Amino acid sequence: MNEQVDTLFLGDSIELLRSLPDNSVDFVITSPPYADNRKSTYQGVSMDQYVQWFTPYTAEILRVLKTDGSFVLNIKERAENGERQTYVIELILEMKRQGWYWIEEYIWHKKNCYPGKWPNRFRDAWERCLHFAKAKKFRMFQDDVMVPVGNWADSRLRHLSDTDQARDESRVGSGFGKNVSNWLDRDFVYPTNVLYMATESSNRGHSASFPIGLPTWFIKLFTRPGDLVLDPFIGSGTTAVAAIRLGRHYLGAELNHEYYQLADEAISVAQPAIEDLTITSRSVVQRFV
Amino acid sequence: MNEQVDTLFLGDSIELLRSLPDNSVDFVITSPPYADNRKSTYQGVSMDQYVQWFTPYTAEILRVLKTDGSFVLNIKERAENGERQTYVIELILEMKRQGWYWIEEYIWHKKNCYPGKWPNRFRDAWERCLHFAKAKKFRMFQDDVMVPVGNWADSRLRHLSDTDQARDESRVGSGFGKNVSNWLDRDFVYPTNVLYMATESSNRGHSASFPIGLPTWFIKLFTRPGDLVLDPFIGSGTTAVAAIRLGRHYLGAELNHEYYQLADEAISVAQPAIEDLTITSRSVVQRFV
DNA sequence: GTTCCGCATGAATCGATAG
DNA sequence: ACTATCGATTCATGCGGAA
Repeated sequence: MNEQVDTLFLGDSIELLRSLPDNSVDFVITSPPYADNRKSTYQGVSMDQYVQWFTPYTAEILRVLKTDGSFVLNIKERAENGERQTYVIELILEMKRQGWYWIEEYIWHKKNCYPGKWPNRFRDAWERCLHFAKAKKFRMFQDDVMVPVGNWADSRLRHLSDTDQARDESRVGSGFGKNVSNWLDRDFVYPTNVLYMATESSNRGHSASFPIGLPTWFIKLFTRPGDLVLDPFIGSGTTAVAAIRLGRHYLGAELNHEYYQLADEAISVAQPAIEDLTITSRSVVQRFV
Repeated sequence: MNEQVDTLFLGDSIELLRSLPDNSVDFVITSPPYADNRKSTYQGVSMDQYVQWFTPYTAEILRVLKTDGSFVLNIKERAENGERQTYVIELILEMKRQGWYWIEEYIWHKKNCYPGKWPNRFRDAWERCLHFAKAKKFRMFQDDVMVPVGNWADSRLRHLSDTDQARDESRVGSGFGKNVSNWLDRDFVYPTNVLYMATESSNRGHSASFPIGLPTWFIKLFTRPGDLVLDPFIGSGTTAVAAIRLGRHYLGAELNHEYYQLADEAISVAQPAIEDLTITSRSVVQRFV
């Protein structure tokens, strides 16, 4: 294990990446700064230069990733001047030219997305979680992200009124109520490639780009305890906290000093969890009129 | 209105399209045959030729579509040999070169997709609904697809304890306590770009393209009664039935004789609905442990 | 100590206005 | 014509003060 492990790097992650040996990282997950026209934005990168800006990072990630490792990229293209931009799909094509395999596209279906109304589109409630790998054979621990449910929720909740449903949900969702025991003896099933979870709290100063449930889910899916997880754009430290809680090592980089400090604080109070409870892919159902 | 309206065409839709005048169709929605390597499949087109095969159709659709019309393309790339294929995103880029505007990517999140798994991926629970337009100004009737306020039940009732809820309910007698009355005037909200609806059970072994709720939703969003809706790969007639029920005119083409007859039968029994019932974008949620 | 309600706040986008 | 800035719009969520 590299001695740099479990540290935050303040600066451009390209430097951190170049300092790492080949095939040394088990898993990479990140949510890079999204393309933006406003120059003043945090690490804002203009849309027409996005692929060109980002591919040096993906080239280094490809080098440092272990042969059986995975890279999950959380990203979503902006709508600008009435059109959805194309830099993300162009990035996929370019990364394949670099040698990446585009294994899958998971969808993060956002429970609470940004409000607003426009004449030509609705609120954007989803983001891409692109799964790339260095080889077609990669490590994937599907049993570790199984979800309780399916038939139980379907058949049971179908007969509940809305209030009953809400009440039941609150019991389960709010944590660790006694209802959890009801779930434990139910069958667990494999999830789908759609993850349904809320964005994270907005009141705490800086908000994380993705909710901690997102890196948690993928870390469980693609690594084992003791593995090394890298996030080259770690922001407020969400990925590192998820890794710590799951007993994995982390490595992160952050260019912005303010975010670096936030991440540092978040990491300093993070503890491995005895048992982690993660929001995972969805299953229960709403029928409207 | 063209005299061909409200008819099915048996044959390659490129012929039907070429017979139509410029700017004569209000809305096009289709789910074309997916790329497939197996020759025996219904209209199977091999993946490496998919863009080349499909763009002549999109060129004609661009021509016959009215200037303020829309085109919704329901499609999902297959995973083949361990990788997600790229022909769909290449198609987007090519259609933009043809002159299309890529307005938005809606996600059809499949409701009753039973969990399953392969060694390297989970069950695919979503498909793309790509929204293209001929101009940046197009007709869109957002109020016609508003949904019951999604989460009022779980957002406010969530925090009520069982006893309090019982007390409130008994006090008012029916429905929810008056403390919820604030929310009663917010009955409907605008949906998001994620449509959460069930797949339809395909009988007789025919691959059902999309559930009728899908074209129904988009037809309501992009057309008015009396408008003309075109589906160049109409399959078992779902788009036509949706159009009829909504009081729109239809025009469809189908190459396969068996499907043509299925569509013909379905259309013959379809009636305009007094009030249509549509499954719309999702709202209630289940959280797991 | 609980429960309830007001309020601020988001990885947003568009159109209008100003330079 | 093209860029930069600002206001309007909208809704799920969590926090904190009040009951």
